[in-house]
This record gives sequence, C-alpha cells and structure tokens, in this order.
Amino acid sequence: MGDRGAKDALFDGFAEVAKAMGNGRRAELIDVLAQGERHVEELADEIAQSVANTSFHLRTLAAIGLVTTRRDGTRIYYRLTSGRVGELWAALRDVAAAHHSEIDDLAAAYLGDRSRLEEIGRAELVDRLVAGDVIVLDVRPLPEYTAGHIAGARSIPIERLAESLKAIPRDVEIVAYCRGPYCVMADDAVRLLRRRGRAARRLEDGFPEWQRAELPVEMQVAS
Amino acid sequence: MGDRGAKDALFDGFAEVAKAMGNGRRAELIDVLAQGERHVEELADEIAQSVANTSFHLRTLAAIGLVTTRRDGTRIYYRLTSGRVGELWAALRDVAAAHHSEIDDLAAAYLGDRSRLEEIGRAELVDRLVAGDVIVLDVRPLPEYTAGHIAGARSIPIERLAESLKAIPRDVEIVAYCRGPYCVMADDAVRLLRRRGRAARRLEDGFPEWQRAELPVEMQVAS
DNA sequence: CCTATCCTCAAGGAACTGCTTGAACAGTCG
DNA sequence: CGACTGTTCAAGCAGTTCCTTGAGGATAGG
Repeated sequence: MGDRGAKDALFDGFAEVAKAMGNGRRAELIDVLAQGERHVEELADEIAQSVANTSFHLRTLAAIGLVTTRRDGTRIYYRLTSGRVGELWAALRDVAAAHHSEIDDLAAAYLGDRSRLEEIGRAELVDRLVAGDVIVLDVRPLPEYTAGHIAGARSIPIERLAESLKAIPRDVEIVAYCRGPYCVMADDAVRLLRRRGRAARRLEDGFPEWQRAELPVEMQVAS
Repeated sequence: MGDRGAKDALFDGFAEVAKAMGNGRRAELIDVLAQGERHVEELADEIAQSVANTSFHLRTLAAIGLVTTRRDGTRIYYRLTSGRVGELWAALRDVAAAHHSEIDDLAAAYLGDRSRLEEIGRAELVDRLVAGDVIVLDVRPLPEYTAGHIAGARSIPIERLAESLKAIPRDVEIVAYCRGPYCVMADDAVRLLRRRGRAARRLEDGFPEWQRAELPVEMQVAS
C-alpha cells in the first residue's frame, strides 16, 4: 500500500482534471455548457474558434469525463456530465477572483464600469416574482433559454433587445440576467434599458447559480 | 464592453488557476499544505522531489496566489492563501473521482483493498468524543499535528505506531485519521492495529474536512 | 445509393511545461 | 563582519500543448 509511483499516478490523475480546465477556450466552453447543452457548431461560434479546434477541445473535456454527448440527427450535443462540474467551475472562478491578482484588471477590462449598474439579489427577486411587479428578461442566446430559464422569464436575446423594446410595458421594473457574474449580456441590457428611460437592474450572477440555489426553473420539453 | 480579446484574456486568467493545479506534484503540495504550513525542505521530502524543483512549483502556486509565504529564521514557510483553496482542491478531487474513470483504478492501486477497513463518520465520532469512550490517533507527520488537529487527538506518526502500541490502552476503540480520503496513513494504522488485536476504525476523510465542518480543533500556539 | 451536413481525426510547427544541474542570493547567527 | 543555511534563479533539453489545414467518417434525406 502506498508506494511513491502509485501516489504520483493518482495525483497526476487529479491534476488531469485541472489541466482539462486549464485552457481559456475550454473554460469558456464549460461556462457556456453550464447554461445547458449545445452542439459543436454553436459552441465554435460562441468561443470564436474553428469547428475543428472546438471539437478537439470538447474531446479533451470528454476524455476526462467533464462533458458527455448525445446525438440528434446529424448533430452532436455536448453537456456537462453533472451539476458538480458546474460547481467546480464556479469554485475555480471564485478562487481566481479572490486570490489571483490579475483577475480584477482583466474583469474590469472585459466588463467595463459596473458601478452604475444596480444589482438585485436572488432572494429579493424571488419576492418580487411572487408579488408580480417585475419583468424578468433572459438576454442569453435563445438555445440557452430553451435549455432552461428562470420561471416566468421572457427570452429577448441581447441583439434583439433594441427592436423589442416596444413590447415591454413602460411602468414596470425590469430585471435582466444572463450566464453569471462574468457575463456582459445583462450589463449591456441594463445600460440600454436605462438609456431608454426604463427602470432596470441586473440579477447578481446568472442562471446556473439560480438553478444551483434550487429556485424555480422552467424548461422547454421536447415535443 | 465585451470584446473578444478581453473575454479571452479573462478566461485565460481563470484557466491559469486551473493550470497551476494541473500538475501532479503541485496537487500533492496543495494536499499537504491543506494540513497546515510547511517549509520548502519538508515539502520537497513529502513529494519526493529536489528542493529546486519543489521551490519552482511553490513559486508557480504563489504567482497565481494559491499559496503565501512567511519567513521564520532562515526558513520560509508556505501555506494555502485561504481555506477556499482547500475547498477548491476538495471539489476537484470529488469531480475527478465522480467523472474521471481512471481515478478508480489509480486510487485502488495506491490505497489497496479498503473493504475490510471500517470507517466512522464525523458525526458519530463527535458523539463518541463527548462520551469519552474512544481514542483518536493522528497518524500524520508531527508538523501537521502541530499545525492543527482534532481536539483531543494524540499524535503518533505512522512510522512510530508499532513501537508506541504499548502506551495505548487495550480496551478502548481506536479511531485513526490522516490527511483525507486519498491518504493511506490511517489505512495502514488501522491494518496494523487490527493485526495486533485492537478494535480500530478509520475516520472517513481527514483533518481538513473536519476543520471545514467547523468541528472542534486544537493547535499548538507558538510560545 | 449518393450527396450534403456535421463532426472528428491526423500531421505538423510554434509555444509552453517540467525536470536537472549548478550558480547566486538572501537572512541569520556566531 | 564572514561563513553558513535554506531558498531561489538561469540555462538547457525532452516532452507536451495548442492551433491550423485538409482529409476522413457518420448520419439523414432525397
């Protein structure tokens, strides 16, 4: 029991999982897949890489067991193997934000100035949803909304928000949400809405966190 | 807000943290440091690497912010920057065990057959400690015991267990613990004790988990 | 059966990682 | 101060990772 070689091999095994997450493009893939399953071409588009390279990264994640596939016709859908993978990703992000000093600057460069974006907590949003005096907008791409969204939310992908404004009542507060704390879509939505004179706030973090908190969720059932 | 380059850079930043954990030797270092602070020479010995290489790995972890240092005389002590790093490590291990199919075999090769080692849960041990009808043995190396241990536990590093047997009362059940679920020291202790006719069980997982569960802990205060 | 679509695989080059050796650098203590 | 101890740094090589290109499957549908 317990010789050096076997111990090294075991810890190399653990490290392989970290290595699988240790690439920016794969990290982005995990972040997208935490929203729900997607097929290769969509994923390639999301991370702005060639299909071949995206496929390669997905195979890498699959080899370690972090993602699984399902075929539907000619397409192959990838998804996270379980919710724990999403939790691990969230834990990694949190530790990075807390201890890796560069993250602050990188986040600021990507997200811009958030000081004027008011946030709303999950608990408060639950109350407001019960009271019914709020409109919740899911500004993620449609496939992510379809795969699962906050119960009662309306899908308006961020690119369509400007043209869909008229359909949103004027006198109700709007809450926008997207993928999580490092996602700009809800930020952009809130900025746009406020510029047009609407009362809008951003949900602190996004759909995966809402789902992990076991708050009410709806999903399109395949018919 | 939200151009591609900035997004890639941010996710590369997250990935750097995973990359820092993505090496077997560094994973072992984190596992040891989760027990408490140690200096470079001891750490090199623990992971069976040269001091130079160990120092290099520690610098890598420090550059990302996962570990911090403190000088004491001519020695430099490294420790995890916060308990969250330990939690991230535990989450990584759990996901690896759950989804990375090779881990089962690697763990079996390192740990051997555990089917005859009875385990005791944390909750039950707390009760037994209150009742006072159990002896708890910390079989980790002494510096780890000194840095922190289960309240009421006795330090008998595994190499000294055989020679220290006489000092342990015969008619009380013994519970041994060490670093965590993938540590063989408590296993070896329980096997030895049972061979000598003692009633012995292994605590499920180890000291870091006990500490995270906010159960009673003691530590040597520098005098 | 043939074609179109979607995905994966293989080869190759540039960049990075991990380990070793030997030298250099603190601090500390006599 | 000067020698010593513990730690870090630098160079260098072997091995791995990442992305690109282009070819090679697999499935669905005509």
